[in-house]
Amino acid sequence: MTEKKGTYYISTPIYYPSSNLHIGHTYCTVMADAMARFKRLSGYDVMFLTGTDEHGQKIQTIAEEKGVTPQAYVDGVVAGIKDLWATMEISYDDFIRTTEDRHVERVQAIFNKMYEKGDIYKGEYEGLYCTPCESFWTESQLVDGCCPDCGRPVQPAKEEAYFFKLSNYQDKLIDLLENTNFLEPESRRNEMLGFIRQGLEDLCISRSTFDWGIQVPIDEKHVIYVWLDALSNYITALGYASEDPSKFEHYWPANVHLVGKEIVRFHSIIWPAMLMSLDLPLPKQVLGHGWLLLEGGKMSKSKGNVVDPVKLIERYGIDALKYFLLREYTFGQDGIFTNEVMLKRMNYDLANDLGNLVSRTASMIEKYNGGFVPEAKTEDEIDQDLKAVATGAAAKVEAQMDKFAFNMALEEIWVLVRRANKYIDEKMPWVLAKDEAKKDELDTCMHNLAEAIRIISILIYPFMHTTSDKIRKQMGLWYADVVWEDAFTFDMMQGEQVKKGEAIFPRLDIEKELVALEEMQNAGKEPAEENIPLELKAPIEFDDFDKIDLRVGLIEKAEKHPKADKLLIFQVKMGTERRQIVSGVAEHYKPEEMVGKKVIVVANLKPRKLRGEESKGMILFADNGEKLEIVTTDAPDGESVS
RNA sequence: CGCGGGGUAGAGCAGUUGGUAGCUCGUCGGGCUCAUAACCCGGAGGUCGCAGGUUCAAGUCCUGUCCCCGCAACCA
Repeated sequence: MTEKKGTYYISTPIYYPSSNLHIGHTYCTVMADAMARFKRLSGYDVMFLTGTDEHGQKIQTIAEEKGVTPQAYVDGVVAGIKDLWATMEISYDDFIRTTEDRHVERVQAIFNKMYEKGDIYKGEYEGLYCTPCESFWTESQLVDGCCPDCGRPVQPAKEEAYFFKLSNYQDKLIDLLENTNFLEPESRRNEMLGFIRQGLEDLCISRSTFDWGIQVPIDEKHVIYVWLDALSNYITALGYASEDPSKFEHYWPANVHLVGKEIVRFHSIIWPAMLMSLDLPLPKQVLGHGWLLLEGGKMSKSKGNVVDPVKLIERYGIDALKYFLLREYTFGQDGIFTNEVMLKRMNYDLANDLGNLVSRTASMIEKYNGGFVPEAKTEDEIDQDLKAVATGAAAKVEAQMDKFAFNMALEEIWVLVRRANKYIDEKMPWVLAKDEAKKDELDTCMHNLAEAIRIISILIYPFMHTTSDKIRKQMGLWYADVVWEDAFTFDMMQGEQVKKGEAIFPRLDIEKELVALEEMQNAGKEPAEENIPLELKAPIEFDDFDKIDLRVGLIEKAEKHPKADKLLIFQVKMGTERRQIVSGVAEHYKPEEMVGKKVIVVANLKPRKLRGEESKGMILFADNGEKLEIVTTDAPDGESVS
């Protein structure tokens, strides 16, 4: 290894172990791992942190449903997560769990410091409360104005809580985002600036309605609410506020917090404000990456359409999956995940281009030179060009990695892979081999190909280290460590014994694989044809049901709500009566599609104004969690439904 | 309605400070046989959402407009 270039501290978010992780979490972790490996290889003293955020009401509720303690529940899920990272050979240096003593006591110390500074005060949290669920909800979380968990109405309520004076730091935060590249990409920065300028409220940092959390050190009735607890992991893992802060002093401030776009706000507003309160240096950068979407929308656990990374790894190997994730998507932007795109990447880039290059080179060196890498003896323009591309690639990869452009970094490497393939066609070694007089040229050709592949094996190491090892083994390079600087130099090989082995990436039959993946993914979704009880809301009495008056209504007119994107305004005829009903279905239906439909209306629902328009009643829709489907009937309008 | 992002070849995307519109896949044609039916070369295909404006010059800057998509205080 070369001389140390200093420290490099990179983190992933700590994941919430409410269930197993999916390909999206894998994506984020794979990026962090590639960067950590790249920085280590180029001489940095790297600290790569990941972990799990294990507190909160949701975990407590799930554990209660399963009849286990929250700790037992998270222990199980976290073991699975660690297994996944082990399978993927994620090279994290530390894994922090927020339930570990080291984290708990340091978070309490952090709370105390902020309290002593005068940045924490006791106040009242006002929100919308669902009594049966014992939960507070924000306006935006509500579904049809009711509790998103149980569907029952919520009431405004207050509870005693501790607050962090986030508002004190508003100006400093604006300055930070406006005048530095603390947050990237820029689009997220603009979004956050807009958000801050709307005015920051103080942040509620404690709860007393559940107890699965870190106790507030000065008040045993309260537990610390998510963000103060979770964000602190980046420093508690280093031993901040402990008896041994040496790691903290060594690695802090972090170079990069890699986060998903949905938690950019917390990392670019709350986290720096917390650090300002603690008088600590800020991380150099927060990078918000995009999401992997599925055709038709977001991946969601409730929808059952999550892509399970374990299955893909079992079938295609970790390197193929990592390559696909890093090569296909642009950092910071959303991307669409499909099996077909993945399989094509694996086949075209890995099997056809890289795998085949190694394969054809190895077999030629075996055939034409007894399996030994010869020395170069001649040089023409074609050789020079290959050399230039090969020795110039590392610098280009570095430049792209500086921008977290993993896809472009890999593209740069593949420029070399393609150049090498082209080199073979230009040189036509099978022709040279037939002419004794061309032996020197043939040797040069074999040597240069071996060199190009050696350099490729170094360049891909941060992204696909097992493939790098496989290639180096076939090329007779097992004796040498992978050293980044060696990618800048040509003519390092001579006499290595090449031995063609198994195909590094066997070619896939895409049609067959598509079918197989489809079956696999469906199998996960519908476990056979068993009779599995649905998850239902709490049972109700017949009398409760009888209070609801359902009627058939004919939609006579439909239009968009002038002041709301998601709402449609309907004029509905029910027998003798006509009335206006507003529904939040504009994302799913166009007004003209709705006219003439006979629907079922909750007719005795108390009238309510939605964005200024009165709504008398509610139209029933079927809801799969993602899309609403109209429920229609042929019965005459006005008739009651029971 | 508020804030933010985007509309570029059949599909998916790149396009830095304005200067001949690029990449991958697909498609059509050709070459090669070392190799994993892989590899290499060439062609076709775009009035850069629409309408104005600034400029010698606009995908790029300005104005207006249409359409998609995010965010709106716990989804990687």
